[in-house]
Amino acid sequence: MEEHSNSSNAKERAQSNSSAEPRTEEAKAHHYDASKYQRPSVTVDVVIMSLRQKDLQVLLIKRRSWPFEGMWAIPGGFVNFDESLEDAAKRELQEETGVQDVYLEQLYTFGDPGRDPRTRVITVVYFVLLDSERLQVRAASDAADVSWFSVYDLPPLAFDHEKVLNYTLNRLRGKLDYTTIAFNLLPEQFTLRELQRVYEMILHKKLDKRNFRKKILATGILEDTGAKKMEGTHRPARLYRFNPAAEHKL
Amino acid sequence: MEEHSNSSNAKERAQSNSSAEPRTEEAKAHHYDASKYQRPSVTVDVVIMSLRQKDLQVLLIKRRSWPFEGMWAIPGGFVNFDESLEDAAKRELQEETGVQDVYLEQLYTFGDPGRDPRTRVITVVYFVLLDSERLQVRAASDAADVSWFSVYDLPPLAFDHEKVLNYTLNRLRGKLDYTTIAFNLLPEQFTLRELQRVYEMILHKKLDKRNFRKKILATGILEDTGAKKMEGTHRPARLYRFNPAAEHKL
DNA sequence: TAAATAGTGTCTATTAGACATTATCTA
DNA sequence: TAGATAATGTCTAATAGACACTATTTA
Repeated sequence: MEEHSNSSNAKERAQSNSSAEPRTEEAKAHHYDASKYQRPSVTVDVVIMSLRQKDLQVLLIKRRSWPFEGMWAIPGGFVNFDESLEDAAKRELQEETGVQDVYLEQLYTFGDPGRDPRTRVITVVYFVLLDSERLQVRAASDAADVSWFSVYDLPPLAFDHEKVLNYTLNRLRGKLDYTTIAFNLLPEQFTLRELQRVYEMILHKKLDKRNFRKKILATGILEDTGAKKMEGTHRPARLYRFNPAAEHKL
Repeated sequence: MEEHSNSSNAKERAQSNSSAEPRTEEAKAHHYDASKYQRPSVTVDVVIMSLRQKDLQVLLIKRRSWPFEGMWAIPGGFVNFDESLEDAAKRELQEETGVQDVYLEQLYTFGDPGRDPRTRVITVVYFVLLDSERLQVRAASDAADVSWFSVYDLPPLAFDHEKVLNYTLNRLRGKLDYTTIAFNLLPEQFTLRELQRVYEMILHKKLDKRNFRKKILATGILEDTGAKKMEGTHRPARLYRFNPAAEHKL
């Protein structure tokens, strides 16, 4: 389980921050010599997940330089000296997507020496769940080297970001039935079918419609908005809203 | 949620490692001025828990200097430049207790600026579960400023180590019924009553004897050693052993 | 034989899962 | 009225929890 700084922003700073790391294997020897005088760098990576095209997707960045040049990576960057870890994660998120006020959770800290060939890096990984509506607003800003991928159909990833994504998925799955974490992937109002799709995408398996609705409605965490969602040539679906007052019931 | 380095070992290095932090509030101003040239310190703290005197206890260290002088704290220290986080945690454990090969799990990383008045510190917290037998071996080595406390009867703690301990307890509770984490607090062979006590201490409530035994035995994770534990003037109890092959059944 | 803890079973309520039909809307 | 998705209930199996007595050992 490894990874490291990789947004364009982070890469720039990697150059200036550590007295210019040479991009050769000699870098390693250099650092070992100086190890007693050096401190590890601390970075924050942010796994940004959302629902796009009825798919659970993650935002990745294409690396433009060594190491892992040309491969896709989880966005991240250095933590400023006087900035909290969570603030650093929010800053990354803002830089990559422009959104704020989202669900943000610390996932795990990866710190094995040697996982980044440039220097010793300790990375605190956070993950973010974005609802699909906010995302549409920013869809246009996607650059060529930033792209969304289905979590179930990933390109080759830099560092061991594949493990980080698996770890994220497992965390999500584990929390699915005793928290309201899934609601963070939906806009304020949603249909039961949409909620079911979120569960199905995270668990990566089909759920029984009747049992799902029965169980969710029994908890009382949803309240009927009275509104209906009409789309296509069929019966419209009720729109529900999450009722935070009943969060404890899940 | 905060904390920081506090073993005697860590404290010594705190002096030499950060160009001698003055023990006054001026320290803060100094660091802010220099913030763009500085990196956070990275420390590892280790919550060491064990069963002692039929109680769930945690190992704490009395601080000998500012900040929080005289208060009790979770042991910890700096991460060496070429040492993994887990190795740093194991080293701390070894220094404090002399034991090795124990259950070790990363808990959470605390990194808010200002939680340590000396400098910016990012602390990765691990927790360790020790079985009671190993502990007895080392009981004699306890120094005056190292002591065990019941997790349900703690002294005033330095930093916000109280929150860290609560966090640890919650993690333990959460994992209790879908992992075999509790077994790490017991020696290789144990009676069902002893196992029940572990669950009761972690959950901090009484469990029904029949239901508990029924449930545990139904999983098949225990195997009867054939041996019995006789103590006191009453019927001896069967000794069981954890069967790792059946771990998935829990 | 008294004291102390080990060891055991039943009944009930709740929950999880399998499963198929009717309702309502638009084109 | 055809096509499409929404909405709904029953039965069964498994699980969780309440609850009290007998078994075995030593002093």
